[in-house]
Amino acid sequence: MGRAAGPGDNDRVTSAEQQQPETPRKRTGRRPGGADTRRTVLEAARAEFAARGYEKASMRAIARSAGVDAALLHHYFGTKDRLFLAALEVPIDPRVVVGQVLAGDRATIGERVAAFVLQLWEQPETRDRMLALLRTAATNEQVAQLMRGFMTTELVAPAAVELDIPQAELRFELMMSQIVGLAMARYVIGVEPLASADPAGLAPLLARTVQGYLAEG
Amino acid sequence: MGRAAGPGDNDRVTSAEQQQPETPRKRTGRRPGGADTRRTVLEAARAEFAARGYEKASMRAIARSAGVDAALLHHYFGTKDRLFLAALEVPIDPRVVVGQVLAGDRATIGERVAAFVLQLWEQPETRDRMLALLRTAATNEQVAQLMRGFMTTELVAPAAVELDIPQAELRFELMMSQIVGLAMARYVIGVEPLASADPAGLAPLLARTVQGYLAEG
DNA sequence: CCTGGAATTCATCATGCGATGAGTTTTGCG
DNA sequence: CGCAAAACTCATCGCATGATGAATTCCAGG
Repeated sequence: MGRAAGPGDNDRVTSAEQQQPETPRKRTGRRPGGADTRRTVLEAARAEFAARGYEKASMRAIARSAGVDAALLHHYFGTKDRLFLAALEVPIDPRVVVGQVLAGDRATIGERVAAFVLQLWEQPETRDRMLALLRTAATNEQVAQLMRGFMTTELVAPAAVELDIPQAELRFELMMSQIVGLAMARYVIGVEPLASADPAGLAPLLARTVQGYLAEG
Repeated sequence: MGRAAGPGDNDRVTSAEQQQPETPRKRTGRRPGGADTRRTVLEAARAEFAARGYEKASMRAIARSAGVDAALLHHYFGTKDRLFLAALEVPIDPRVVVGQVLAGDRATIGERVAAFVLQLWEQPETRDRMLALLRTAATNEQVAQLMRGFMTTELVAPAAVELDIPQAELRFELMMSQIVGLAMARYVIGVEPLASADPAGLAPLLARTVQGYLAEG
């Protein structure tokens, strides 16, 4: 099962190769011009982690994709772990969002949640972060635990406060499991026609399922 | 993110260590007594692949767990790929099962599918095979492709024939995505209370969702 | 009983990985 | 201007992995 045509086999070459063979070009030392290398590295890392998961995304590959030596990643981030965490760092506070989306007419809660989630997964940065998490959690207990903790304290707990239904935690988690499964089927496994389906077409079907879990006892 | 306390960190020691330091014990060569070593190896492999996924399950670890030298696995199966496939080989014909479960009263199709699926995942051998596939497909495009093909030709296509609803493929795949997501949340991420929930308690909630996808236009 | 083949292990190779430390070049502060 | 710190690369280490080939031991057919 060697690498043959993996996901993310896009030969990403970001910022390298703007050097003519004219000047002999010293290779080592600080670069002129304050390029935001750190940001470039983080973007390359995010893409690589999303496409291959933590273990298969090598420091060397990330470095190459960022047009940089691998040792530089260690210079900036120390270890691969810390680069991973830095690449996945998410700016928003999920508790707030959960509150906003769940609050409101209970008869249309399915529509609102479905629309919000589908739109989230359409944004490339968010999608990459979530794909990296999902792909990694599948075989890395440490990251699975991270995800479990995040879900429980940042999503389930606030949601259970907002919802006033029996088995709120279980039902909300079943709803989340549908989201996770949709992501797996659509983006990881890529089964058709689901993988290419228009989000707008998915929305009502997903909405009905969410509605079943979060309302209508 | 080194190995710290991964899933499947059970220190499996299957058949090794029944040798006293009494006799000097020659270590090489064929063993006396026709033990079914091949079967032992396959079981160890299945457990390891299920717990860690293809790439993290090392030949050496599988061999150790089977109480055998790693070279023996190559003797029997050639490559790691082929051992993986041999360990996952499934005896039943899914097309038949799909037909049986889907046929019948359309008003209770959700119950039947939910019951069948939940029972499938309760059987350890089936669960191990599916977990190995799922964990591996997350980061291995080759296996993802295998799974995609299997789903399409063995599950979706037969199901679409049986069901006479619009968007049959899409709806059936959404149903499957709920199954996959449930497995991820329950067995891989292990979020509570879902992970420890009684299958009997899950059944009606899952049934309702399935019913929504496969019936009730 | 003898012999060929199957079962099993040992020693070893090449490869890719994360990490480290030393060296070089540029920036920016005083 | 001078110089310390930051940015950046090179060479290299140690480790784990999948794979291979030779060597050893046992079983079964003649």
